[in-house]
Amino acid sequence: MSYSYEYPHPAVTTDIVLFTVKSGKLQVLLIERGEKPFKNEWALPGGFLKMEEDLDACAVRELYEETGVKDVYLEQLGTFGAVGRDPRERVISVAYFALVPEDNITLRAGTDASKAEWFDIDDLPTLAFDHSDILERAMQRLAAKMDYSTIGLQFMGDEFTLTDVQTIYEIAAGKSLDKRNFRKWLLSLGLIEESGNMSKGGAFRPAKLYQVKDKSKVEILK
Amino acid sequence: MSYSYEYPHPAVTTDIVLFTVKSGKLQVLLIERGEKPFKNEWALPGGFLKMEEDLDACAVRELYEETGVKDVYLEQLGTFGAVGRDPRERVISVAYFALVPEDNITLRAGTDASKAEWFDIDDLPTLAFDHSDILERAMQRLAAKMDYSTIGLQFMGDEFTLTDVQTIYEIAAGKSLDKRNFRKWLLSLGLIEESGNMSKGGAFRPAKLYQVKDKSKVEILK
DNA sequence: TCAAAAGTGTTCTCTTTACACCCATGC
DNA sequence: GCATGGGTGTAAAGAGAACACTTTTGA
Repeated sequence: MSYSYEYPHPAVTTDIVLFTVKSGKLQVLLIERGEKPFKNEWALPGGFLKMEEDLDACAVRELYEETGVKDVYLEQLGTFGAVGRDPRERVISVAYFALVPEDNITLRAGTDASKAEWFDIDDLPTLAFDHSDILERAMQRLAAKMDYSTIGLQFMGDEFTLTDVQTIYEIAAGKSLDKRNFRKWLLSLGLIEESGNMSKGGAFRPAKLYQVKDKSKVEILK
Repeated sequence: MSYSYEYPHPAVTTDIVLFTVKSGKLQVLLIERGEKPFKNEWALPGGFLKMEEDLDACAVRELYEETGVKDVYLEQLGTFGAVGRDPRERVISVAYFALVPEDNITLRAGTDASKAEWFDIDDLPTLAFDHSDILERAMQRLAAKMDYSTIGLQFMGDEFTLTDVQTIYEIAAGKSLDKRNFRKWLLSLGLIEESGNMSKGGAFRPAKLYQVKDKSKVEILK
């Protein structure tokens, strides 16, 4: 079967830059490509848009198909369409920016991807296509948003300690933050509440666990 | 001539939301469509991506072809691709956000557009496609940036008074601003300098004219 | 001399930053 | 009892907001 048009058409894909924080490091999810071009090289998860699906839906689907990850915070990052960015044909890629909590993720390789793995952002392989450019822009966006919003709560699971959140913000800021000031700020926004439970496990005082009050209102400006 | 693909491909367009400020009002440039669909209705300038041009170049070209406007500040706004947003076929539109000074613009209708006109943003006609959505997003972006950046200088011509700039910011903020505080802020950024000339024409004290120091560094955060 | 916009500093308020000690737990 | 992270308030500094009068020009 083939599809004909009076004028030439580019292909449209979505690519997703998915971040998480694991063991105190900011990480990004990459897949090893199972098909040409760039077979066996690392790339961002993503793929071709279907004619009957919206852009956001395509990003959600591709992420799930290639990595098994779902239920993530997702926002459009920007569209990349330089001539020659894909050797096969003209491809316009709508890039997305996504965050997930560390826990509760089951990685699995999907149909087009032979492997899906987390990489520390300080230790990345060479990427296929122009995916390094996309990733760089995503890191800029993340750093900017972590500086003036509560988007960092997207890295939290159902319950978390205030220190968990502070750690994320310290990673993003690249410096340590004052504990009292940070708590004062975060609590003053009224976005989170005590869950009633306490953390346990360490040889030290247990911490109060918190939860997000309204999951639809997690991102707020300072 | 026809172009065939193994899988279906959407069309890709760019659309441009071009703002200016005329006679104390924020205005947007619209074209009256000369072709179906939505013939004789108002729409954002824009059109189909060529296979050999980059996305930004397409936006620049379409804006020039349809309106005669060139040399504008341009940034990507976002990509709109809802199924059914164009009745002809699946169309993905990469929307741009642009600002020009009031003077120094020669409007002219272009090939695909029967007319190009400025509209006050408080008095807009119904728009074709999903262009109302795109315009709304552009207005949000403009308002946000006017609140924390010097992007408003993009509305200025070669020479301008401090009051000119303040007026733009007051329009965007929807309220009057303190003259002394505004000047203190704007001058403290070091982006502009006195041109040495004075305004004239009114029955009142002439104002110093200013100019941008470095045109490549007009946008800066507060 | 009057009308109209240009130009110019200081005070107050609020926000942000800096800073140190006691508490609860497991080993 | 000691090592480890949890939890708490106040004071100083800096940023942002409020505020009124004199100057220059054309008519």
